[in-house]
Amino acid sequence: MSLEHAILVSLAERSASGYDLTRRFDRSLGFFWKATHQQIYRTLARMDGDGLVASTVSSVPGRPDRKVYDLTDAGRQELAAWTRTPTPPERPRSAFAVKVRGMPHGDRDAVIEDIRRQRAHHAEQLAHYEASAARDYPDPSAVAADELPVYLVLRGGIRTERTYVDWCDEMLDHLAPPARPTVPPTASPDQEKS
Amino acid sequence: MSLEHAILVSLAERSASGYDLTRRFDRSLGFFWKATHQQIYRTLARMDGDGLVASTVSSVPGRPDRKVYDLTDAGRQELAAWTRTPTPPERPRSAFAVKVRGMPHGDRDAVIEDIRRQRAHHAEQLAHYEASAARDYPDPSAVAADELPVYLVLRGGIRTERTYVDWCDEMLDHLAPPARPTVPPTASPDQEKS
DNA sequence: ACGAGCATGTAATTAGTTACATGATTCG
DNA sequence: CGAATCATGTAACTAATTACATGCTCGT
Repeated sequence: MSLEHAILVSLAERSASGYDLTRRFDRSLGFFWKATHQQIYRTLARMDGDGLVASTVSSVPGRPDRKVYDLTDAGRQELAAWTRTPTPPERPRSAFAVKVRGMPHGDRDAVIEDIRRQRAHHAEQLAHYEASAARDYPDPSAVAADELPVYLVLRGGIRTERTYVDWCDEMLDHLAPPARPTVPPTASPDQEKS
Repeated sequence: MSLEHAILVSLAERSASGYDLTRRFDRSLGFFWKATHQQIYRTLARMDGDGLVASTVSSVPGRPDRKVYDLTDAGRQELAAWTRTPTPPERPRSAFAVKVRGMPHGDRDAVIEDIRRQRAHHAEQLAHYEASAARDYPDPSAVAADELPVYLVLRGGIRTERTYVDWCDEMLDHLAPPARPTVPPTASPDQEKS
């Protein structure tokens, strides 16, 4: 039930409507926890019922009404209590790794193509994170104490994406070594062990 | 519905009972896709109904009966077709990153403690992967072609775990520098192997 | 005789995804 | 006027988790 805690963290940083949260889960927070708007509205409604959050309707004339949520004291307590519980080990779910392993039983070229696509995706994500870091933290040795957690999580994102890109490159080196497209030396599609 | 495909990959490598699969999902395959036995039995039953797998009961006297599953032709086709579809971008689910970000609104020391725990967990996992690699692939430049995918996925695991450990160290450097005597962060993954 | 491990399942609950649905405002 | 974005939801379905349940065998 961790979406609940992700919402608590986000609301603790700043109050928001369901719509605001949806956009946050598409950006910074969403790099580490994805959620769709349906999930968010439903969970928010339950949390309201449980007294963890409270909403006030903000009616700005000439705009649709917004239900703006805030943490209640119970919500703040729940969040603090959660930080005191050990994080359970994450259960990996990498369809990509499974697919690479399934390569011998499927379409080799298609999987290589998929690795290229995956590499491109993570390279893009990495570039995005690094741009954020350069913009928001030009001097990493002088990050303000209250911004440290956000900075450190961003650092985690950078490290993770870089690792992914490097891994893809390693795989491509093994599976599709830089071949000269014009003149292949020998027409042997099979790899040989040395 | 990717557990289905993980099962197809595993059965393509070697036929197995539900129990066998459960153990595989606790070991090698499970490093990239976790599943409990309930999930596996249920999914296996559905796949049987869909004609992707077929079972034969193996009765060894003096042992409980086993339902041993194999891929059918339809299963092999489905697996091959799956390798031809692009892997959708993975949606991150890192409760740990969310908790780090929630640090300012919770118990700082408890979160630092959690980072240490997380570091220990991933260091252990890393050591395990590196031992496997050293045992099974003593000469990485001479990995047999048919073992390449398994090797490359293991490499991904090693890279991922090392990154995690390094990230934890970076966080601890920022959050609790005096508490740690100088421990080599990355440098030598000393392998105390037999 | 008893506990550990083998082997297979059902049931109930919770979480997540996909599809459907509505209405208002702003910009071109 | 039509498309895009803001803003909020319901309903149906699929997947995942947790708890419960059974019976066999092997070693001590």
